[in-house]
This record gives sequence, structure tokens and C-alpha cells, in this order.
Amino acid sequence: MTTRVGIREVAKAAGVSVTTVSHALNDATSSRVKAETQQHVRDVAKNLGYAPNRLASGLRNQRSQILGLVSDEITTTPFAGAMIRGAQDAAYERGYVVMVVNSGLDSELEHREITMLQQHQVDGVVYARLYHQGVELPPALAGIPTVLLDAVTGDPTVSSIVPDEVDAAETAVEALIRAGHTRIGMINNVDDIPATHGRLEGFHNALRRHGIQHDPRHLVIAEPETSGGREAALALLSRPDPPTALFCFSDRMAMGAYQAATALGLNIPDDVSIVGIDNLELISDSLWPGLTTVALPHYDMGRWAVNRVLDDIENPGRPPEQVRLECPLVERGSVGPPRA
Amino acid sequence: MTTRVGIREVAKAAGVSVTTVSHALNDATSSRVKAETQQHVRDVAKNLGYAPNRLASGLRNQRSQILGLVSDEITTTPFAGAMIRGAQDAAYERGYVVMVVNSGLDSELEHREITMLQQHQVDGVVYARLYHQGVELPPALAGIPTVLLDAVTGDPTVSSIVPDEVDAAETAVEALIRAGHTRIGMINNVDDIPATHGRLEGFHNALRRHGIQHDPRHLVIAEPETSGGREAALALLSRPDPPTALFCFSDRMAMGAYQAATALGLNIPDDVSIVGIDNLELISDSLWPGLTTVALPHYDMGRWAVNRVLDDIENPGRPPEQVRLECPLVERGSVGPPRA
DNA sequence: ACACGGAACCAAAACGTTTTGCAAAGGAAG
DNA sequence: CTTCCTTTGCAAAACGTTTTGGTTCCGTGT
Repeated sequence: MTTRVGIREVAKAAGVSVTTVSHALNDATSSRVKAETQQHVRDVAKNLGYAPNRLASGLRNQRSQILGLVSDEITTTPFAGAMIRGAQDAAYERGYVVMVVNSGLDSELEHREITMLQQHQVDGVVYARLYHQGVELPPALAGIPTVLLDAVTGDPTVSSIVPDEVDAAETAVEALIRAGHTRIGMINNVDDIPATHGRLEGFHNALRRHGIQHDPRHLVIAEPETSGGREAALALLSRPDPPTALFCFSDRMAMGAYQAATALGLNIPDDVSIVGIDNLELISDSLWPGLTTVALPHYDMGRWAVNRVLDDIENPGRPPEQVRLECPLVERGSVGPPRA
Repeated sequence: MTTRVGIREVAKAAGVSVTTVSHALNDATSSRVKAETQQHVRDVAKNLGYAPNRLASGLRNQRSQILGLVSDEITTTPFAGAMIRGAQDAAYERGYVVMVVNSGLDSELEHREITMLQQHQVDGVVYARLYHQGVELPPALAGIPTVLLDAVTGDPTVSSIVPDEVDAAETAVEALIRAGHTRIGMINNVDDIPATHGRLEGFHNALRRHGIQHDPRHLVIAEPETSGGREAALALLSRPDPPTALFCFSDRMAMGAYQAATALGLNIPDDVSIVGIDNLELISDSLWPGLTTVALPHYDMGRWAVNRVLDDIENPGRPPEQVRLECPLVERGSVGPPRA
């Protein structure tokens, strides 16, 4: 390990003082150093492979250039990866770096991990959940600029971003209506979470907007698993007046609907059209035909969250905002016109 | 933002010098401070909510307590999340924290990101890929303790961990043999990567060990997508002497095999048994019946990698090792006895 | 000739720790 | 009463930056 080259080495090599080096490197518009010397210093620094020690500069200016990302779980779904990547990309573009920490459900552990982030003097924190839910901000975060990602809280002073569940559902259902469907069934989640209520509302909105009368027997709720979707779809499609299209709460439930259709000898999309929500490519791309679905924009939410917290850090005072992000439709092959 | 409490505040509150506070807090066995004072100082520190500034201590002892995790992509699969979580858990247990950075395929970007990690004085780096492959270590990492995760390199001086592809395949195939199958087909990946060769070798090993003659026409290679698996399985199962069981390169290809079986009116596992590799729960748990598969231990590899790099940092000199980790079988419902 | 101002640069302090070298106090041995 | 440890404590230096407050030098107006 060759001894790291510091600012003094650069100063010596360039024949100037460390002060001048610092100014030459940091001040874009160098009022303190002649343009010529500035260029010279920069050349020397580059040649020496000088890389400033951020511990030192962080200590000096009380700015670590580090962001913390605390999330509840990083598992089964690829959502967490997408969020992290979005956060990391946005941070990188602005010269920051992100420390990832995850605590499962253990709030004791979470507290200790936040303490750890604090010790590293993170400039801000993105507090993330991996599915849309209401949370309370841990008290340990008081005093640190924080924004919520895929979560909301009662406190109107903290910024947050979540997917627009209502809009997402409307988008999905509109796709079915556009294809000509009027007898549309919905398979909803049994859990009492924002997505459940929002998507149901969006479903009704879309139908109402198009003057479609909804048969309440075409709404069934089930466990948010493939098996739940399968059984619900089985029930719906076995009715005397089955829906010609199914709007499923999630891609996994949609996968269950595929299984039900296959079991009943129904062709997708000729006999029944299906849409989901999530755009879990692992599923939606793998099904046959591909699943038309609405994408949950985790990558973009990650980007937004760090950009927002960086704005708060770099020029504070902007009023907080609670954003609901629109979700794009991803068309594959599971939607077609209803059988005549 | 209440002004942070520093070591001087603690010293003043406890009525001792900062030196004493430092010793009281850091030296487990305090030769410099009386046990009684030590306890007193610790109490005061806790009451004040003192949290040491790691920028300062890192600067002082040339140890940032930060690890870098550089990975190529964090996308579609949940693997990245599992690796990160494993890495983060292991790091936390030893008082470290991890900075995540990902560079896609852009090696220019990768270089700048590694530079950034260096500026933050990371004590070590885990260089990760999200599927097993050969890599060259970026020169920027020279001089930083580094271990490879899900990747290998020609250099025998760097430690690495990858899944044991051969063993994984053997495990999968053994499960089929154990159920009584002898006519076993394999659907392999067309790509020239370690997994392709290793799993083929494991397939042959298992057959040979049980004295099973392999019909080379029961081996087909395809694109590692669901569609590839579907078409390959369609071809195999339509033969005059179809295999009674299919060993698929991946869970996604296995999903394709499910689709083929369904299309041919074959029941799983009664008419044909199927095993995969990956344990992508999103798929293997969602299929019907559940897919028996071999898990790729990304979480454990993440743990191992950071433990190894921390060992290298904390007491250097241990000879490097290239580890191949065994992969456990996860039994669900896709394997049964061959039809009599 | 003199004061004044601006340009270019530098020395030193500060950020919050850890650790080395030293000092004071107390006790035991001579 | 010295002398010499041992115990306990402290002051100060160091880590690598940034930035404040100069200082030097030179040119210009009076």
C-alpha cells in the first residue's frame, strides 16, 4: 500500500502552499488564485493521482457527503434493488454516496443502525419501505434531513413519495376498457393497506368514468399470493356470467389467474384478458403470453427521494411535499378484445 | 438541530479530561483509568447521548470502518438484494457499515465510483457480480483489501466465493434419481459461462455415480429465458421416448418447462418431474405445484465475503482462498416418482 | 514621495477524535 | 526523609482538509 498522496505532497510538487492547492482545486471561479497557477496545480494533482480525503474534509466542513438509506427488508422482490439503484444513481450524480442499512422488523436494531449512520455523520437519510405503507418516523432521526420512500406518515413536515395507487389502478382498468371490455372482474388483496383501498378506488373510478355498471359479485378478495389469485380467478371464471377480463391486485395474483384460466381451458387473451400491477419482470415477462401490467416505479422513487433530501440539505427551507408518482402501463400480451 | 454533543462535553460533565473519557470509552480493559471512573464516564456519556464522530476517529486512526460494495447491476432479480443484505448484516455485526455502488457495464463509471470509495477511505471492498463469472480486478482497487463475490479471477492472491455449480447440479439431479427417475433430460443454457459448464458436469457426475446411461438426445440447450425453457421442454417431451424428469438450468427455464407440460396436457409431477436451480421464490413459490429447486446462496456469500475482507483487514497475512459454496435443495412439489 | 488598493499567495487555526509522553499523588521500601 | 514504583490523570500533537486573516508585492493616483 503506497502511502497515500495528500494535499501537502501536491503543494510541494507544484511549488505552492497547501492553501493555494485547496483553492485551485475547489473554487470553480478562483478569485484567490491566478488561472494559470490553478491549471498548473490541477495538472500536478492529476499526475500524482491525488484524491482528497473525505474524512478530513467532512470533518472540516461538517459535511460528510454521505446519505443513509434505511429500509425494512431487502428480500424476495427485486423492488429493493431498484430503489437502491435509483437512490445510488441520483446520489452519485451529485457527488454523494449512500450507506445502506436494513433492519428487518426489529425496531431495536433499527435504532442502533440509525445511531451508526449518525456516527458517520450522514448528511441526510432516506427512510424506505418496500411496499407502500404508513409509518412513524423513528425519533432517532430527529434533526437529520429525512425523506420517506414508499411510505407516508401523518407528519406534514416530512416529504415523501409513494406510487399513486388510485392512478395505477385506473391505468390498468382503462387498458381493459380500451380493448372493449365491460364485464371486468377485480381480484383484490385482503390486507388492510393503502394499496388495497387505492386500487379498489381506482377500479371504480375507471368504470364510473366510462359509465360501466359494476356487478359487485365480480369483486373478490383473497390472500395476496399466487394461490389466492388462482382461487379467486377460479371462482370468478366459473360463474354463469363470468367477467371477460380480470384486474388483479398484483402480478403474483395475476399469475394465479393464469393458472386458473389454464385449468379451465381458457385461452389468454382470447377467452379472458388479464392485467396486474407491479411489473415484476421475473413474472410478467415469463408468463405466456406476457402479462400486461402497471409498473411500480421504484427506481424513480429512489431517485426522487435522494434528490429531495439533497435539495433540503443544500438549500433548506423549501416546503415539504407529499408526492404520489404516476405508474406507467407496460403492455405485453395478456389483453385483447372480448370474445364477440 | 441541537448542537451535537462531543467528547469535550462529556469530559466537562463528568469532571475529567477528554483523554480520560476516550480511555474510559474505548479501552475494554482500562489500564489507564480506574474502574469506578470508567463506569462514571460511561454513564455520563450515555445520559448525554454521546455518539462519537467517526469522521474524526477515522481520520485519527486511519480506519474509516466503512466497506465498499461494488456490484455490476442491481436489477430484475432479487439476488442483489440478498447479497447486499448478507454483506450488510455481517458488516453490522463487526461494527462496520457498507457503501453500495453500482456501475452497470460502464467501466469508466466504475472507475470513478471506486475513486469515490477511496476518497471515503473505505477499509476494504467487496467486488460483486450478480451471476457467477470470471472478471479482472479493476486496477483502481490495487492496494485495497478486496474480495470477490460471485466472481472469480485468475489471480490466486485474491479471495473469492462462488456457488459450487457442479455440486448444485448434482444435488438437483440426485433428487430426481432418488425419486426413481432414470430417463432424465437436461435443459442447459446456451451461454458460455461457468454455470453452464459446471451444471452440465454435475449432471453427468450424478448419472455416472448411479450407473445411469445418458441418452445424448435428452440434452438440449437454449436461451436462458422462459421461452427457451418452454421450447426445449416441448421438444424433449414430444419425443417418442420422452424423459420422465427434466433438470433445468434455471428456475426461469423451469417455468418454461411447466408451460410446455401444461400445453401438452402433462401433469407435474405425475407425468413429468421438474427441478430447477436458483430458488427465485417469486417463481418457484408461485408455480403450481411449487418448484423443487436448488438455492443459490447469495445471502451467505454476501456474509462470507465481508467476513473475509474484515479478517484480511483486521489481521492480515492469512492466505487467500477461493471458496465454492454448496447449495441446498429446496423441496416443493415438482418431483414425484416416474409413472409406472 | 507617499498612501492606497488589489492581486497573489501563505501561515495558522479549526474540525473531533486518539494516543504519547509527562506529571502529580500516593504508597512501599530503604 | 529519601527514593522509587504504581496509579491516575492531563496537555498536546497528530490525522488531512478548508478558510480566515494576514503579508508581500506591485501598480496607480495624488
